[in-house]
Amino acid sequence: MALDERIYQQRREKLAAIEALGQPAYPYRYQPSISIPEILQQYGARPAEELERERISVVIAGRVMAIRAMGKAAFMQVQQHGRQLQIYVKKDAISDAAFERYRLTDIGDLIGVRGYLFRTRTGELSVHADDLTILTKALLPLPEKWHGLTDVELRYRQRYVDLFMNPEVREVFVKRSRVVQAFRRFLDGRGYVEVETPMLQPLYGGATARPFITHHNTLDIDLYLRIAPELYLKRLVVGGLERVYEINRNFRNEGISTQHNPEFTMLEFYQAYADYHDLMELTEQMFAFVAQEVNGTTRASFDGKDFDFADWQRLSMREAILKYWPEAAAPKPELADFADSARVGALVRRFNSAHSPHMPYDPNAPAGKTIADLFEAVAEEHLIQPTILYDFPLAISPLSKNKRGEEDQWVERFEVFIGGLEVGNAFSELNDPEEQRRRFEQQLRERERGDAEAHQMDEDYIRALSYGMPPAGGMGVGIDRTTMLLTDSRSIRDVILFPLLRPQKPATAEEADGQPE
RNA sequence: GGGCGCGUAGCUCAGACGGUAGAGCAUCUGCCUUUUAAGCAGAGGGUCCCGGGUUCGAGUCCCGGCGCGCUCACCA
Repeated sequence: MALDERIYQQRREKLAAIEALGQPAYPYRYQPSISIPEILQQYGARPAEELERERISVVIAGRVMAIRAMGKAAFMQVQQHGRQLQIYVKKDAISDAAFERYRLTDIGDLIGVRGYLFRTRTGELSVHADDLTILTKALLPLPEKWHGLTDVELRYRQRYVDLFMNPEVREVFVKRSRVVQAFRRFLDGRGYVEVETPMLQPLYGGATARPFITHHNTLDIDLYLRIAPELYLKRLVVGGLERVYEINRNFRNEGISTQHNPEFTMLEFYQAYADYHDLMELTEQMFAFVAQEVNGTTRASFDGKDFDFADWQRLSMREAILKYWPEAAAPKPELADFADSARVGALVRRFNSAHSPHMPYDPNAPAGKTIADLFEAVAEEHLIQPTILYDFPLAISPLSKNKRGEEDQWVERFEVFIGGLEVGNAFSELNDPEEQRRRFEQQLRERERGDAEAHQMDEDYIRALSYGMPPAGGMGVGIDRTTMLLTDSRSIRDVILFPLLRPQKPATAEEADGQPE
């Protein structure tokens, strides 16, 4: 018999023994008088004599993480909300039945303990037990007490174990909750209305990505899991919700990496009568606010790199390319070098001749797309300090307004880079329905050219714009990546509770047969 | 998808040259009424990721596959 099966059987037998003592195997409720973190906070500094004098009674509940048994007495570590408190069980101090229940307690069990606070000889704050109840028995053994659960795959697949074995993991997800709360508070305080828009969409849009496809049986239609809520949120702006936001999941059927999970959480918000300059101001305030709310400081460190959420630089895409142009590829480009495909192509060749690895280059791609690629190759990795990177090529921005007063190949769009991660994307929203139609048509031509991620035509969206959308600025913020920055988590999987993993193989070879490989 | 690495007890890990599979924690038994990874004595626990091959003999070598991590590509 395998060990875990044997332990499982042993513990079922203990469960039966508990019932034989007259206690239900799985009690329905328990009423702690105080939480373990509260005890530590309120009494952690109280001296032994004071505790002895006041004899403070508590009722606590939690998971047993360690047992140090000494025959007729024992110490146990009980954990709740990621914090541990020691309890002391002494045969003379509790009923025989309660002592018997202690004897049936295993590491991993959830127990309730009534007792009073005291300090041991070594000064550790502990609960001197008067009574002990097993609330739920753990039928499976816990990971090793010293190293805990470290196998990354097991941690993701069995996050429930990861969470109670690794307090720092718990802390990351508590912070993630505070990140979301902070964004909400920031926007709620400025009069934004939170909404929910469709996840199941007959047309997908609002981003460049390949979608997941699903099917509705009754309507007998294929639907797409949304890649972005953008086009629905702007319909709401048309409808008069002048400040609107959504924090929800997007789904993109693309690669998985330390920065990409197929489902991820995005904040998108739109503000009528604002342009991208207004959003730049808002962005700087918002990230500083969120960092302060979550970590109590705007300073942060990610992957060994320090930066400050309150200290921003603004660079245009073209400036960033000039600024970070490698010496080896001298001379630095001039603004005029971005003017047409031929000159941009020359830049790429100069960069590639001096730099390895080479950036990919498709001479048939629009110049704007190549410029954006050039930016990624030359500058992106240098953007550690919070940076607003503004003015994007029209070719990769089908939903942004043209840059006012400039040549028509640039739009009013910016992205936010922090710690080398792209965490935000914003623009002055295109609200001219006829121009929007031309942009979609251009996208369709890109699609025919082989770009599977190009936008689809969305006639209803154009109709909405035709009723008139006020001038507006809109922005998307990656919640997962923002959480990575604020918790120094290098992989997006460390900030997503259940990241997508390949399902484990069926247990038997029989089941495996007939599964197409 | 490419490259690199990892996969041995419930967990964390050792296993030179190919020669009967190991440790610590956890579990079980005995002792132990203020311990701190409690201690002492003993016991049980294995599909060495899967499938082939080489060999008298494979955890170890070879081939194929699976899973995971890192990285490059793609993307947010």
